Amino acid sequence: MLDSRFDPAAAEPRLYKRWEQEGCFKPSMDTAAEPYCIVIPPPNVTGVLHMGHALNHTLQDVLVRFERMRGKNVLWQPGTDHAGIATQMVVERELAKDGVKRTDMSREDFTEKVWAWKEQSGGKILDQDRRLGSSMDWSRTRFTMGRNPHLPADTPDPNDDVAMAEAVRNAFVQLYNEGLIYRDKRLVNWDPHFQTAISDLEVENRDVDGHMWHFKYPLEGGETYTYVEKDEDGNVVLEEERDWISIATTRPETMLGDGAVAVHPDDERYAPIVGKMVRLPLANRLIPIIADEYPDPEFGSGAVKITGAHDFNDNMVAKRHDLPMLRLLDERGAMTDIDGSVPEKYVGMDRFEAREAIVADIIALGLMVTDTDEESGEAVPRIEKKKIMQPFGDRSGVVIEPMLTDQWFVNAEELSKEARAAVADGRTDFVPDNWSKTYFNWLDNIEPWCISRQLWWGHRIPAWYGPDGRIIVADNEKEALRQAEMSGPGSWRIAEHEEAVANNFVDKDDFALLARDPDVLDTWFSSALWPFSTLGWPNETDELDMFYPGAVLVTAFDIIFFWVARMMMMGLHFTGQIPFKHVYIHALVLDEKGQKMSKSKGNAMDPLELIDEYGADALRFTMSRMAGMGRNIRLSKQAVEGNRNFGTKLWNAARFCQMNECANWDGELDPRALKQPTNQWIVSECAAAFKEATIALEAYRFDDAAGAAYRFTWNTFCDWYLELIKPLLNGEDETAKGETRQVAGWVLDQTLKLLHPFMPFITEELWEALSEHGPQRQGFLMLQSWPEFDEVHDNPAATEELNWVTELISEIRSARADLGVGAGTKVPMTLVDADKPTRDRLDRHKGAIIARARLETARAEAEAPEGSITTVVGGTSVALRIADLIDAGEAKSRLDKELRALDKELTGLEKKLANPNFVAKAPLEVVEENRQRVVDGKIRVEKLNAARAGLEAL
RNA sequence: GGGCGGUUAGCUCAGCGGUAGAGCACUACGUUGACAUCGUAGGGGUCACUGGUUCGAUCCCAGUACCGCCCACCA
Repeated sequence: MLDSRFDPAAAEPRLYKRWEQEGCFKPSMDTAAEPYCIVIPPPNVTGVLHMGHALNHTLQDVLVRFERMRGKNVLWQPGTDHAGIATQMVVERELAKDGVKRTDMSREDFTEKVWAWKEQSGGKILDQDRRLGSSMDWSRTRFTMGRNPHLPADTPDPNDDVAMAEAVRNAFVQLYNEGLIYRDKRLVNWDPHFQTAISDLEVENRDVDGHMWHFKYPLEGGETYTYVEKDEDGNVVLEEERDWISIATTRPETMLGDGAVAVHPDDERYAPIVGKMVRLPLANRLIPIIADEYPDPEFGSGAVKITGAHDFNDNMVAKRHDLPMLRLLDERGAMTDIDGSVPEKYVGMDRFEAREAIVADIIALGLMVTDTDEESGEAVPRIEKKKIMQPFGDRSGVVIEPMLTDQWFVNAEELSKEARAAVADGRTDFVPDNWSKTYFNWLDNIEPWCISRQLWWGHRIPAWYGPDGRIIVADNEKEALRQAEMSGPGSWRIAEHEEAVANNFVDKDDFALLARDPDVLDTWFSSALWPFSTLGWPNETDELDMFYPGAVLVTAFDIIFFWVARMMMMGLHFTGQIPFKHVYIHALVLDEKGQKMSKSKGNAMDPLELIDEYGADALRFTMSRMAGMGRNIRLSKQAVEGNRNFGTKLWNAARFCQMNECANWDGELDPRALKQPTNQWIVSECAAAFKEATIALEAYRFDDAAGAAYRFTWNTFCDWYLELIKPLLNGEDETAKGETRQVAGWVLDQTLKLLHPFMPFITEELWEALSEHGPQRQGFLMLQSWPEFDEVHDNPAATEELNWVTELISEIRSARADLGVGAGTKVPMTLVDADKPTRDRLDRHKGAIIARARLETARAEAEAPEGSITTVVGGTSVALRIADLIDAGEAKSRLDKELRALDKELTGLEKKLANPNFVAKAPLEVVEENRQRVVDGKIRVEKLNAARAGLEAL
């Protein structure tokens, strides 16, 4: 006998272990079954399971379990991402606890530490996934960095059976040889904290409080001009002789690198001085005033200082006008005189320190534009407070500097063409479809992708430099040397010291040998290869053959650019095929107040805590039911609790079946052989629920699928069916009893299957617990087949009949409650003037109706007994003789209330039907439906009036 | 500045050209042997606003307001 409740804490780990041990999660490599593959978005190896993962993994597991039951050969590919910056940060923090800095150690030593950390503390999330019930094939777990090089050669590495690192090198070399990867000196986003370039996507623009300073740049040679400012109507509002030009800046410290002052060519104010020179204060250089379309005459003074090396806009202007691009900052964001433009006093100052110093010096020189203070009449420097957009590193949180450096780039524009086409022509589609707009929008404006990072943790770029400036890209050192020798004079050796390498900040003349590029690749470069690198690419493996392309990618919208688009690019480029057929974009998980969960806000819910408290099934089912097409999910504990209760309901339904010998069925169920309408009906309803859930899952409507399963289980199976069959089970008719037991057992089994993808643990536990009662319950539930239903299971007549029964019972209950007839009071009920089929129905379901509606008697007569009130169910008048049980006045007022409501409804309907346009243009069935409603309503009015008259007579 | 989305019951959200739905919360009644992690019933909504299309609009179209999110180079 089942316990009175399910114990998730005990059952879940036990069941999971058994599934895993029995190899339930592994696909077959030798089958004709249709393959179905989902690759997991690899979580950061540093990560722990948070709500976002819980949702993401739940949805994938629902799909995977569903398709597995449908007979597909399923691979759910797990793994983790090495997460360059994030992991380096974590390990650096660990080291800092012991007072050790990364820079105190060698690169080799540091990466060894990272590997050691990864082996020990990394990848926790994969263990946590087991708690959730994720049915991934753990034997194929991959890591984007591949094998740990610090393991002894004879030690197997779980990630060693495919060459993840080889895939990355291979991809890089191929793209380089095709000209799609190149080295270039460009303005990139520089993170002064991590001292590395980052991609545009890793920059977060935030609105912050800033200032705008107005400087005077003096014209050279004592030149003057008449500055005239007009208002909108062309009236002169200011006219004065000036020997300076006003520029406005939010970043005063960059002025030292100015290459020009730009004004709009149509700006009449500055027309007289275009082409003249100004003497740049503090730097004491001469720079020209140039005309360019970029400055907006309406903004600031209309004149813009151009700092080509430290601003993306200015950089474009500088390129157009061939202006010098002078670097002012070093890799830490401190002033440096690398290009001879920074006076000694500022060298070494941090950028923010330098800002203050420069502003102070400009004020001291009297080169700040001033305004007159209205109260004191004194001149005050013009410093406006202003909201400005400032770029921050999404990992470091420090202000990003645009920096002119040598980096590696991917020609994303070229690769994006096919990626765009594949979605445009439907080879891959987004679900919901509107995300494809976002995707296109980004691809259409794509910039070169900076893939080099000045970090130590990551895939080292397979490029070597010679002292003559040559670049050799090769799969390995040996190959690099071979290429060097083939192409140039002398013999070559690999440089032993990285310090001699050609990097952005090192003089190239230091080259003595062939030196490897010290940089590593952007983490997303290897992630972009994930759908096929995990399957063994570039080798031609059976796995690749069988499981690529994947069926669907399940992810949140925040990584469409980072990851989805790049997988599309790389997948199409390297395999010629799309990496997945569908991209299902799910919501983000928010807290109850609709805020993004984060540790810093303290509103993060821990999925593991919820699992501890309510069980994994409850959490999974909650996630599934809430996974609509919307953009976010607001999760509350209450919701999880409610779904835990649903599990309990299911558990008790099974318990009831077991207690009533309703779990002991075996063999096949032939719906056509059933005699009892109640049984025919539940089979039909069960089939309908499966169809609804199946269609919904095929369309990634997890909420609809889970909802259909929920409603069937609770509202149909438990609330109605199990209640309706109780009289049957207690009755004398052994044939009916036997049939009912069979059907109840069958429906229970189907329910377990239906719910299994969502609630794998409780369903598996019940399946196992009930296995002693039915020989069909062999093996794991998770390996059973998803039932297919056809017309044989549909039974419209039984459905109609049971709808009548349930409606009748509900109607009577409702009337009783309204009239204050307590549940303990049995009431006589009469079907008034019912036809033969209806009388037969009453006979067939008499026991159930009496029991469920708490009746004294249920019979059919020609007329309503005195003291009855009447209601109508399915065209039949139902009279409840309750006059002596209730307050007649109360009953009358209830009837009156109903009559008023009916009257209102009928008036509306008649008005509608009187409209010739409605009758002419509305679909026939709609008109008919309305007519029928009027007819029914009128009959009902009559009966209610009769009942009222009966009450009057009392 | 561009783009996307939202506004429906107290809360969280479905829905969608033809009588407004669910879950939770609330109210009343109920412990009838599967289940109080429960059952039965009930109250509660000008479907943001303004126009338009339509026989008919919560739904389609246009605009307005407010709220989110993403992208963007206004010094």
